[in-house]
Amino acid sequence: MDAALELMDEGALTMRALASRVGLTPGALYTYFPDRAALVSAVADRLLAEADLTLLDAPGLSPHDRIESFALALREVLLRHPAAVPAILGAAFSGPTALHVGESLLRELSDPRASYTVMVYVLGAIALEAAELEGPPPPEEERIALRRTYLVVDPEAFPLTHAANDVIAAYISTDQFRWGLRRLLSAP
Amino acid sequence: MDAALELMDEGALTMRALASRVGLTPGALYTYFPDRAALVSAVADRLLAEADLTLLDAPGLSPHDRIESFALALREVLLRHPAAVPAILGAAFSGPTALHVGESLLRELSDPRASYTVMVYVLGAIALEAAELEGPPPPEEERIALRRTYLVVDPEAFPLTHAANDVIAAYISTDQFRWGLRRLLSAP
DNA sequence: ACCTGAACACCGTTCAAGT
DNA sequence: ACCTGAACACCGTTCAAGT
Repeated sequence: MDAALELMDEGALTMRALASRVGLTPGALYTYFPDRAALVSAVADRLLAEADLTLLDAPGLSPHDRIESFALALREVLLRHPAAVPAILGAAFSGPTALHVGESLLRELSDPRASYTVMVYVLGAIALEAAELEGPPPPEEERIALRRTYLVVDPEAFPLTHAANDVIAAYISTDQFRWGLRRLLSAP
Repeated sequence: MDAALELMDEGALTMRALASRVGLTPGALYTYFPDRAALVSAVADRLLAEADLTLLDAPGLSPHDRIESFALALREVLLRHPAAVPAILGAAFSGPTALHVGESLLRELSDPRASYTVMVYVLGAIALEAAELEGPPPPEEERIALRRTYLVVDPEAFPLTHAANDVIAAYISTDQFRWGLRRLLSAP
C-alpha cells in the first residue's frame, strides 16, 4: 500500500506498475485486493488515518480549537497526496477511519447537522486545492504567487474578479482555510 | 458533447465509445479535442452553464436569497450527472462559465473570502453527494431511506453516530444542504 | 479541414497451472 | 494461500493516406 500511494503521487497507479514495484506479476495482486477500486479505497482510508486523530480529543482545548487543529492536520496530510483526494471524497463515510472521525466530530458539536457542515467545508476546501495540484505541492507562498499571475482576467468583463485578484490568489492559503472554518464555526 | 455527457452518465465515456456513438472513427475526435481531458473539461463547463446563471442577478431578491436559489439550481443540475462532478471540481476556476459565476458571487458578498467559502461549501456538498451515486439519482426520500438502513453502526463503538442515524441519513437531503448554506451565510 | 484504417503502447482482470 | 504465464477484451493517441 505504501508503493500504491507512491505511484498515486506520481500519477501512475496501475495494477501492472504496482505489481512490478513490489516484485510481483499483475495477477498476484488479486490475492490481496478484489480489484483496483478496493486498493484505492484501502489507500484512502490509510491516508485518512495518517492525520492525528487524537487532536479531536485533545484535553484542555475548546471544541472549536480541537476541530480547527484536526482540520489543519488533515489538510496538510491530504495536500501532500493530492491525487488521492478524490478517493477520500468517495470514501468519506464508508471507511473505518472515517467513522471514527465522524464520531469524534459529533462529540464536539451538539447538532449533527453542524458537524456535517464542517465535514463538507473541510473536504470541499481540500478537494478544490488538490484539484489544481499535479504532484506534491510547492510551498504555499510560491503557489499563491503563481496564481497571482495565472488568474489574470479581463478587467472590463470581470471587474470585481480583477479587483480581488490578490485575495483570490490566496484562496488556497492556510489563512483562507482557517478563516472560512472559523466563520462556519462561529455561526449562531 | 451531448453524447459525451450521456456516456459519462452511463459511466462509460471512452473516446472509442464516443466515436462510435457519433458515427466516427476514434481518431476523428482529435480534430475537435486535443485529448480526452479537454473533452471532459468542455463537458464540465457546459454542464455548469446549464444552471440558471441569471438567478444570481435576480432583481427583488436579497443577496442571500439569490445565492441560495442559484446554489439549489446548481445542485439539482449536477446531481443529475454525478459522474461529471469530479470534472467540475477540477474546472472550478478555469472555465469561462466558472468565471462568470465567480464574478456574480463577488457582487453578492462584500468580502471575497466569504464568497470563496460559499463556493467551497456548495461544491463540497455536491461532491460528497455525487460520490455516492452511480448514475442519475433516485428520489431524495428513497435515498434517505436507503441510507438509514445502509449506515447502521455498532452502538457500543460509535454511540453518537448510532444515535444520530436519522439525521445522518438525511445528510444528502435538500434540507440539510440549505441548512448548512444558511448557517454559513448567517455567520457574523 | 475532416476523416479512415491501422498501428503502438498501454490497461484491468481472469484463470489454468504450478508451489 | 500465493504466485506465474498467458491470454482476453479493452484503452488513448498518433499518423500516413485519402477526400
